[in-house]
Amino acid sequence: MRIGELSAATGASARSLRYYEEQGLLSSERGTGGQRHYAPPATERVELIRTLLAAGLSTATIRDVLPCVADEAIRTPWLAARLGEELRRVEKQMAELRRTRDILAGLVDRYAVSEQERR
Amino acid sequence: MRIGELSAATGASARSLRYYEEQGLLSSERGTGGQRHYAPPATERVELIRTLLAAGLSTATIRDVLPCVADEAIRTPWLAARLGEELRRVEKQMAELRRTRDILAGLVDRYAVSEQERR
DNA sequence: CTAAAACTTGACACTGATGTCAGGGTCAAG
DNA sequence: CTTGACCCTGACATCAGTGTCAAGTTTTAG
Repeated sequence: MRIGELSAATGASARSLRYYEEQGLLSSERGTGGQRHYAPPATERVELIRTLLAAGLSTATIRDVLPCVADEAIRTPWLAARLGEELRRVEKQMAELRRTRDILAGLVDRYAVSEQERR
Repeated sequence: MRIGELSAATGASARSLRYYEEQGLLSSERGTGGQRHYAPPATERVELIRTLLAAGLSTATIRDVLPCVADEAIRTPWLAARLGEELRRVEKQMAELRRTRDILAGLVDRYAVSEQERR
C-alpha cells in the first residue's frame, strides 16, 4: 500500500501520514526509490492514532502510549502511570464537557421557554 | 474592580481579559486615565467564558452565544439554531471522548493483567 | 513631590496539527 | 522513451489563545 492509498483508506492526508511517521507514531518500509510502503494493519493503526488525536492527546503522548519501537519492556512501569494519568485527564475533560453541555442545554431550554411565552 | 483584581479573582491573566474584551466577550467602563473598571458580575461572566473556552468553543462562537450587546431580539431565531448546533457538537465530542476513555481504560486493564502475570 | 506599583497599547513569539507550494524524483501505461 | 500520476523533502503559512517585552501613562502610598 502506498501513501495515497493509505490516505484514501483512512481519510488522513498524505501530509498527516508523513507527519505521524516523523513523530514516531507510524512506520513504513521504503522501496527502491524511497517511496513509502505500508502493510494492511497500518490502516487500523492510523485510525487509532486519529481517534486519540481527536480526543485531545498530543502526538508526544500517543508516541508514549502506543510504543512503535520495541523497547516496551524498559518503560512498562512508567507506561502504566502515563496511561492512568491520561485516563484521568480524559475523565476530567469529560466532566468539563458535561458542564458545558448542561450550560448549553440550559440556554436552549431558556430560549424554548421564551419562545413559547411569545405565542 | 480593576483588571488586576479581576485577574486575581478569576485566574485569567490580564492579557486574556483584554483579549476577551477585544473579541467582544467582555465589556468594561473606562476611568479618566483610560483604565478598565469592572462591575462585580464580570467575575461570573469571565468564569462562564472560560468554561466555554475550555470546552472547545471559539471566542467567535461564544460571542454569538452570549450576546454582549443588546441586539438579542434580532438574532434570536438564529441563536436557537446556533445553540442547538453547539450542543450537538459538544455531545459528539463527548461521545468521542468516551471512546478514547474506553480505549485507554482497555490499555490500562491489559497492562494490569500482564503485570499480574509477571508475578 | 516622588517612587513604586499597576495599567495602557502594540507588537512579536509560541504551540501543534495540518495546508500548501516549490523543485525534483519515481513508477506504470502507451 | 515519454507522459502523466504519484511520491519525495523542505519550507513557510495558518489558527486561536496566551505569554512576553517595550515604552509610555496613571494611580497610589509615603
